[in-house]
Amino acid sequence: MPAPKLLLVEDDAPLAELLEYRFSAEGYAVRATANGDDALLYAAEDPPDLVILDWMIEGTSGIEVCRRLRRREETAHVPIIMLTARGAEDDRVRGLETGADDYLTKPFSPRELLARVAAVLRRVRPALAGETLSVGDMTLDPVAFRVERGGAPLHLGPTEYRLLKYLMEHPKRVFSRAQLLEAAWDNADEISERTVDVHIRRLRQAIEVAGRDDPIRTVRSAGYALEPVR
Amino acid sequence: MPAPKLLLVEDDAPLAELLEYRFSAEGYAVRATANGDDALLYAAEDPPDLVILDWMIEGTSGIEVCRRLRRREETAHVPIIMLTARGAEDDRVRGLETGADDYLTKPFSPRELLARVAAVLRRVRPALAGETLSVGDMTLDPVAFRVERGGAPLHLGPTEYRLLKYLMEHPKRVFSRAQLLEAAWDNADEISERTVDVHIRRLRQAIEVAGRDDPIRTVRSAGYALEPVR
DNA sequence: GCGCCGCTGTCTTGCGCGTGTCATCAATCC
DNA sequence: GGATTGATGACACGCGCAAGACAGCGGCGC
Repeated sequence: MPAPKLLLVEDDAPLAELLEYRFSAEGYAVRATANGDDALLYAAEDPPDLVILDWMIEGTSGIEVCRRLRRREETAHVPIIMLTARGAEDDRVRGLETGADDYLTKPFSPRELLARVAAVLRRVRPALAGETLSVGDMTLDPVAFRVERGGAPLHLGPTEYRLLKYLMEHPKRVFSRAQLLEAAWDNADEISERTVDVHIRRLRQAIEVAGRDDPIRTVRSAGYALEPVR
Repeated sequence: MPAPKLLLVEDDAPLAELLEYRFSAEGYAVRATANGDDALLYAAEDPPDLVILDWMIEGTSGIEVCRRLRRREETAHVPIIMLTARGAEDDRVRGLETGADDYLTKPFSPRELLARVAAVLRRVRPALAGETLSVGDMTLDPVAFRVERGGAPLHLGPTEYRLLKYLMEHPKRVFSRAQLLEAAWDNADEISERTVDVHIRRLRQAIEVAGRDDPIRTVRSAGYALEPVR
């Protein structure tokens, strides 16, 4: 999962520094500027995943930056969170109408901004916000029914998919065949436990990639577990 | 354009009544309740397009309602706007972390709530706000009922149109036949799920263009999804 | 009213892939 | 070495989807 790229546009230096620090610590890739024109430049050359934009900044005004970002094809759908010092409702409504996705009124707590950013990203790019399962070099998107290993898409049958999903939900944990049957089949009681072996084998060869270890660990007389592999 | 369905959960009776009136006047289909358990019931039997949720309500608490909505497959992606008491930052952060999409602090003006609802809907389901949808090389204009692929107009039947519109609102996401029936038919319960297959086929041949891939992906034993194709 | 045509839902057929079981071989344990 | 447990390959069955056909229905023009 790549670090979400943030563009922070804030001309209050101490606040900007604080936010940059906090967001970096949370695993975001932050690019900061105090200037509206620079912001447009940065956004054009490397579109970020989200923009945090102060309403009152040097150079081009916040609302104008917002409008121009929306006008450009590459940045039209980048979510924008506005920071405003004014509590005036008119400004907030106008901000939303201009195309901001969200706003926060100063003063605010960094913690709340963090939560907001996470919420917006979760909505816009689910893959960035943990709606996808990720274990080692593998990712599974339960919404799109997509599985990848090292970026390359894999093809699994329905049963292998359910099996892998369950294993990825509890990595490193060992499950008995009975537990796996219960989890990935809906008529578990009618099915032989040996069948699990077969599907584990099919899963193994479906996720097989040259030069990489088998992430599925066999535990003799106990069951199977999924280990993170990089 | 169908009226967006709102579920309003608010136990302050005068406020609830006011909001119900205002939103109805704006063309929304509003269902209101003061009770968290009823809200879950309503949401289960007929998933709304958006939920307005007071944090402090009778019965199951707001945060719990939010969590349960997120847990259910059918309502996991319904946007939620929560209403909190002034200054309760903890509630706001927890709400956003639980999966609320937005919040408003009491007291607020109905006008601002209207703007927020419109903003969230525009973001989540642009078609409800009359914006043209765009996925890969296809565009759909919900106002003009026009569909194009690579600039060339397509001819779809009514059912194919509704089906495609729903798929384009959530690209890459896999929908079960039941979900598609629910979304594109108005008497979904009287209709065989196999019928979806047939309309998917008709949709496929309607959007077929020589030299371009089929954007509709079949996911065995799960459903269908629309993939962006250029 | 009559006939035409487009849309829709269901059914049938055909095919391919996924699935469960078994027999056999390999590995591990005691 | 014998016994137990897992891995592998083969195979037959059936489920799930695609495609074609068709009848019912409603709108529309004449």
